[in-house]
Amino acid sequence: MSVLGRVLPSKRNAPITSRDERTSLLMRHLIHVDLFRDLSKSEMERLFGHLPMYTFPKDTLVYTPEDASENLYILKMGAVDIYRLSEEGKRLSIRRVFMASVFGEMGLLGQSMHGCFAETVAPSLVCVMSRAEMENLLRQRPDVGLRFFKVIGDRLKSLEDQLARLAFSPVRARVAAFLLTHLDPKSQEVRGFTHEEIGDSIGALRSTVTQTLGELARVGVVEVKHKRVYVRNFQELAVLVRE
Amino acid sequence: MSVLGRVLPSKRNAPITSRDERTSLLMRHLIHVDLFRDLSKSEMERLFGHLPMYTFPKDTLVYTPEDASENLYILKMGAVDIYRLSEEGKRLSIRRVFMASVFGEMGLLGQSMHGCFAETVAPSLVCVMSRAEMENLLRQRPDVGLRFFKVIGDRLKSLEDQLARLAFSPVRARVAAFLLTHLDPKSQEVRGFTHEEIGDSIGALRSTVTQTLGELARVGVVEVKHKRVYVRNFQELAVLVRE
DNA sequence: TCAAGTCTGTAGGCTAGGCGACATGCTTGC
DNA sequence: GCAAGCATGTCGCCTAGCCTACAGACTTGA
Repeated sequence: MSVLGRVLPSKRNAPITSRDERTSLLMRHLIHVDLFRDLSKSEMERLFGHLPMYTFPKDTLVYTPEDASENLYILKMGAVDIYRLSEEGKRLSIRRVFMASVFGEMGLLGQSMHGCFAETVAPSLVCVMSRAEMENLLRQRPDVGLRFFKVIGDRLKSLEDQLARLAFSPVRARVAAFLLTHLDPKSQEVRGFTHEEIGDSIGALRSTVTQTLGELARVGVVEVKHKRVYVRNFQELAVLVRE
Repeated sequence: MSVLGRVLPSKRNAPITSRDERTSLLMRHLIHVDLFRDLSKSEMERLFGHLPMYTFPKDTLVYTPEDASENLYILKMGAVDIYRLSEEGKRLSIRRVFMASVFGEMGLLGQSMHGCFAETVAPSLVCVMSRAEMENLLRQRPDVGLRFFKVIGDRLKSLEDQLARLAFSPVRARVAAFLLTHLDPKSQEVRGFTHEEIGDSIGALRSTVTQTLGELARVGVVEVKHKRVYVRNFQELAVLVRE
């Protein structure tokens, strides 16, 4: 837990624990964590009431590969990017975690963080559960375990999809897939990602992403704004994915 | 379960169930399945004694993506390749499962087979457990669940490794990594893979793999024989992986 | 032991996309 | 409202590795 809140070079100062903030209001967030759906409100109170909670500013490391922590992190608010760095420092984003979801499950599975960094991409509120506590919960409540299997199953599926696309599909298809999976159904747009971040997450160069988005825009499939992509032709995009 | 034992085009005939073969000898295989380490012999007898068991010849499909089966397959003997096919029919091997291991866990996790084929690469003996049975076991024995988490954790780690290498590393490094992870420590060799299979599993063309192995051989790092690669310089190979 | 089938070696053309470089456009904090 | 700092657009070069194609080597079954 030593690196909790480690600050990135040239970033603002570290977060602070806020144990007193643990009000029913914050508790309410847990209700939306699918993993704990089977638990009653009072059970949650009992299980999570005492857990340490941390607030992190944007662009702060929550854990690093060196971090041997075996924790489960429950993201109550904000967003976190899980990524690896190559030898030469290139980034590969494995996934982005949003509120009411968990991360760091690898620690729980006895895998350490196996090369992954977790970094906030927005101010975040994180609850930390130790491996021992989680194991305990899983022993008492196997139904929570079954939900957990579902969560990890999703990760597996998503990873296999990414792997297959990286192996088979050209950048254009990978960009299309990225847009579809990160599309906000209400606003019909993809927000919060720079071209560089898209590139990091599909294994492509920033300039190539810009180029590709430009092409898609020229064909009328999308409209590109600053840090924002509006999807105009859902159908065609779905076709491009299969390329 | 309808496709169990579906035969590949131009392959030998389908496998047959052999319910009577369920002797203590075959039961003995289960002891080596790490997943069930916590179960006593008598518990295994009770839990698995009645499970259907199938023998498959080489090159036979155990399941396909269309197969909606939600089973856990316990590989008692033989070897199975788990792979996907791209739109154009190119193969990507996700992993190879050997005896005393399980596959098809995605079905259990409620993911269907999400695009994966499972095909024997050697005559195999497979035991099938339904999702309901496995769920039941997990509810009764949370410790088995914890072992299962470990198994799935390994899958996650391996997939992330593969993803990162595919994104960052050139073919040479991926070949090196493949050799190291499939190296038989005793014989110092990698057996049972054609160059094509290696290519399918690292996302490269067969001829490129041959070419690369040739280079490695020229430098004295490996020695290439028919369907067999002897590793001569373990050290150097480990260095090449990090490229 | 031979023949068919599979696996391996090798070579040339070709292109997606990496890489670097620079210019312009947002946007945010002071 | 300005300036610094990101984010985006665009260009040209260049190489890894795809693709095709063919020839030689090994292995296996009849």
